[in-house]
Amino acid sequence: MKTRTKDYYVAQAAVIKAMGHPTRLLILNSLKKKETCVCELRDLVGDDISTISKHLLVLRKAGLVASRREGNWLHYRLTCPCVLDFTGCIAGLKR
Amino acid sequence: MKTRTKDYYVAQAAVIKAMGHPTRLLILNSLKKKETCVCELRDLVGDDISTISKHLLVLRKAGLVASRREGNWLHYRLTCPCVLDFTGCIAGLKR
DNA sequence: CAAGTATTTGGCTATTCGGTAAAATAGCCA
DNA sequence: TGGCTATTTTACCGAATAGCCAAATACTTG
Repeated sequence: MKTRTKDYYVAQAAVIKAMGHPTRLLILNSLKKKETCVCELRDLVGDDISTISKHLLVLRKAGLVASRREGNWLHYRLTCPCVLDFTGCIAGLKR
Repeated sequence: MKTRTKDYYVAQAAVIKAMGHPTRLLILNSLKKKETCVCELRDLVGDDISTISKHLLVLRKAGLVASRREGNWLHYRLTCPCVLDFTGCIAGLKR
């Protein structure tokens, strides 16, 4: 594989990989509806808060979410809602 | 997370996860253009053929590709070309 | 500054993943 | 059948990932 091509797919795969986890998909779908703080996400997901925080780090590194501080709370939001558009296509796959 | 909801996201994440690897993205994009045999994919990717075969297994399990035998050759094809439609959105992410 | 709340980070363990080489399988043809 | 080609499967190893707990950090309020 050419270096140029490889770099392109490596970058793209990094984002897709970040989306490829049930908890992170739930988080993304939740953020699609509205900006949400970490503690709300913990209640929604049910995992330890440090686990949630680590998932958010993965999503942040991928550029999928961003945060805004308001006092003690960090409000996360989806940077690019279109990333969830193709889930309909995936749902249609027979497996 | 509710069991029902969880199962849904687990299934969806499985497909996305299968897409989240540079080599597999290259394969999918190649198959988008035309049906291709494993040896052609090996030449394209440059990895060991058993590695390619494993990647194809991952894609098959996810339901993203299917194969058709013609003599010694197995021709792989994309089952649902729309799965690559959202890459444009991802490419637009600032990271 | 001290205490309290929200979130992140570090450290640990168990599990999964990616890659390679060697062996196994599947189909072709003499 | 036996040899040949294409592909998959198995076994193995090192690296990456997910989850939890405990400690650290960021900010607010008294």
